Amino acid sequence: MRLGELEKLVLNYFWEVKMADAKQVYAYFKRQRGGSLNTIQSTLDRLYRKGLLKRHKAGHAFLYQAAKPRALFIEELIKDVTQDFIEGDENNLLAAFASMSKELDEKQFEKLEQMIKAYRQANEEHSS
Amino acid sequence: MRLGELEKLVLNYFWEVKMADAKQVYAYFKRQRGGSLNTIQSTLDRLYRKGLLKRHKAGHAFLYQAAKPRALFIEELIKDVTQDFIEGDENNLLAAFASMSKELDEKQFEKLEQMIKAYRQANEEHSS
DNA sequence: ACAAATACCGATTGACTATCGGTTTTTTAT
DNA sequence: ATAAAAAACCGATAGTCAATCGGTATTTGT
Repeated sequence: MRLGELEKLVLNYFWEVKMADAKQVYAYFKRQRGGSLNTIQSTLDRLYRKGLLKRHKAGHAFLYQAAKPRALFIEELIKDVTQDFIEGDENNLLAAFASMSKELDEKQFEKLEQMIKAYRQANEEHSS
Repeated sequence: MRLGELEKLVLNYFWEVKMADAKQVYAYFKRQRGGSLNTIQSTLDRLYRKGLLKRHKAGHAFLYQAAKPRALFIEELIKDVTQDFIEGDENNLLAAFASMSKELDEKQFEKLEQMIKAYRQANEEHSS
């Protein structure tokens, strides 16, 4: 799934501003990049059709909002872009992680270990 | 950086087959998807210009090879696709981890912890 | 120097984002 | 209920980029 520049900006906007109609989005982007209301509208519609925004009629206008939390979106994005290069075993994912870890510092390692702990507990399968 | 279907296939090919010229690549893809030698050549050239393949003249033809190991490439891919949605630095990696952790099992968690341990030791700064 | 192999150039097609004018539909106020 | 206003919807255009391949220019080995 390809995302254009404006689409990315608008998505980020909706993780800040939980809910807005086209006019509000337009008001926000008008100063920082110009463009017309129609451009915003068609971008909102495109994001809606891609399943990245939800919407419902409220009064005259559609009210849009992010369809999924940012973290989930990023997760799917990573999976999407990655899947063509990872066959079967997830060890490659681990390898990818390993090569990222060059930039981690001690504090981040600790955070990571805590995450591992948290995931373990969440998925714990008790046999007792 | 956008990658087309054929480009992805060819990249994967070069992580299997360390080195090949256009003709060899063409021979490989001819059965599995048809197309002409020229198509392969221009794809190789595009990947070369994108910095994803290296090449050098050997006899009459260019010999191509992957410019970076797969894990590094995947890492950069993730960073690239992710950066427009992540402000600040550290959250980046944590988000990447979060995206993976759902598919990891206990065995892989252990592997991951070992990796962390290994990196810690490798980068240990002794003050004594 | 010549012939074959290969690289290089250019054109075309197809997808898709950004952009916006114009028309239709919906809503609200009178 | 009707008119005016607001918004959605439609369609067209431009720009980018991958895929494709024919044709031409180079390069190389004999």
